[in-house]
Amino acid sequence: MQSRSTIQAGIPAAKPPKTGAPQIARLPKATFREHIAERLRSAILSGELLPGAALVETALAEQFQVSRAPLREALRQLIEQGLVSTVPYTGTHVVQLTVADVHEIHSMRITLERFAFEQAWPMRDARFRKELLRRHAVLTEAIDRGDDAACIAAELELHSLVYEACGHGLLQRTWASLRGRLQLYWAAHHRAHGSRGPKRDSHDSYVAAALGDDIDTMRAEIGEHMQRGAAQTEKFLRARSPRPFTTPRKGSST
Amino acid sequence: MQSRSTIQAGIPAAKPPKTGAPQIARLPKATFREHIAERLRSAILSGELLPGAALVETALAEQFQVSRAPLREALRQLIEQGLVSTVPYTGTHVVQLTVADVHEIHSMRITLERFAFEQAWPMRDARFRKELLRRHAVLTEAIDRGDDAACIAAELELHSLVYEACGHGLLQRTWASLRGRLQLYWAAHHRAHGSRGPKRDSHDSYVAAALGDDIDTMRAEIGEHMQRGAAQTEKFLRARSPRPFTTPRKGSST
DNA sequence: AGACGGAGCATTGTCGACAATCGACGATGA
DNA sequence: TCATCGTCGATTGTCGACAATGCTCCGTCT
Repeated sequence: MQSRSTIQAGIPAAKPPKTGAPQIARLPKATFREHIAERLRSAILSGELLPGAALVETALAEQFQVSRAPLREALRQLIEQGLVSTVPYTGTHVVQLTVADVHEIHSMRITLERFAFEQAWPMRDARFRKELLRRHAVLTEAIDRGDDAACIAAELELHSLVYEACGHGLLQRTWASLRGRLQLYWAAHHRAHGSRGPKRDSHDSYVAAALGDDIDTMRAEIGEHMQRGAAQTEKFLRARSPRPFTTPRKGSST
Repeated sequence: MQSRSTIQAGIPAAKPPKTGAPQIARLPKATFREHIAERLRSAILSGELLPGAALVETALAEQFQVSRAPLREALRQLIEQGLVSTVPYTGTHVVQLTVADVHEIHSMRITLERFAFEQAWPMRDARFRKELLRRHAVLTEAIDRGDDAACIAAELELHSLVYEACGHGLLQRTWASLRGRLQLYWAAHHRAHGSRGPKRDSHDSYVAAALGDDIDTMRAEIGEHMQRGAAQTEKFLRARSPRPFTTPRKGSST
């Protein structure tokens, strides 16, 4: 390829300043597109790229040391996932969730997680219970440490377990998409509001119900659990303009 | 642009042989990518491109009279929507749903449609009722006519109404994705099995419940309605190999 | 005969350049 | 002063060519 070796060597150091790198230095993916999509995605979800931030193809291409072709495909991927929005010939930005979006995310979450528990209910084995407790411990530890970013990640991990356990690929895909938007919102909320702070024991009843025998209790717990989260979201959003963060956007094509 | 006028003139006649053209000759979208994605999508869903069919970029590019760049972006869009799968440096194919996929689609459908009705329940106005009856009439008419393709389209339209009515954008997006796969399966099923035939009165109780006052009846009806469909799917699939249609696929990215 | 290896081909991945479009800014006129 | 229009810069859309990879098929060796 034209200058492949140079490029490949350049990638790992492309954005060194503030990448919360995944511990192991994974080899670059087979294609630039995959690699870039992953990097961009994590940059957006971590808040390195703020909601509303402009994503200029030429700038990003230079940053990643690739041409615009694979970069555009990576962007298309993120657009389809709902993390980025673009309007032809004009510009590409990180999405800004509206209040309505956040409400939709919440209600959808309740529905999906109940469904996930129904599917997973008979499949909860020793491994499931152990892993649930482990992730809960990780979350608790992050809360004690006061590490908000870790809290968000840990809470998402905890809730993700059911989806992994239920063995429902389509549901897992759907959750992955929802999870992305949720993470986007939590990060923004945290930035604007300070500690989004789940209380230290806010997941105790959730875990207890998940380990219990009554699925109706679990269903109820999911509703209440989300409601607790939604309540403080609500309070926070009411105090602000209809558009939650930074500047408004005009129109978006998917 | 290089040869734009030639290209634009070429598009409308690009694939004349068997396109079930949308009645009105819409102007080409602003970008080739959009236009191509739409065309490809409808070609896949209509069965013009069969599950497992190879999608060769150069061939498609020539067919659409465009370069590979916009074509690849359109493909990326379809890949992200789960209609197409690709493996780097090797090939791109229309997805082939497995039995497990079909089961997942069914269970997800029940969950989503119940949720949609819960959201839409208080919002069912005169317009909703009228439109519901209209779409039901369209379906019934298609059944009487024995037009199987129209049946599939009409049934999807009928079920889509709740999603449109509930005003839940995220849910509607999710349904759109699910609907695509469902349509893919129905078309394949119909091709392989002959008439997938919904009985003429199979939606009577569905419509009645949707117009009624008791949402629990509706919830039950959704379960039963889908079960009726799933039962005949099951019977059909049991008689075949674990892989439902044509040839198996190796591995899929995304 | 069967297994192994290499060459060729088909296909996708990437690049750099050019064209089309949009939005903002400033000039011009009333 | 204000409204209108044209120009210009910034950004995305598209193109054609070339590189890299994976698969297949054929020849060769055992």
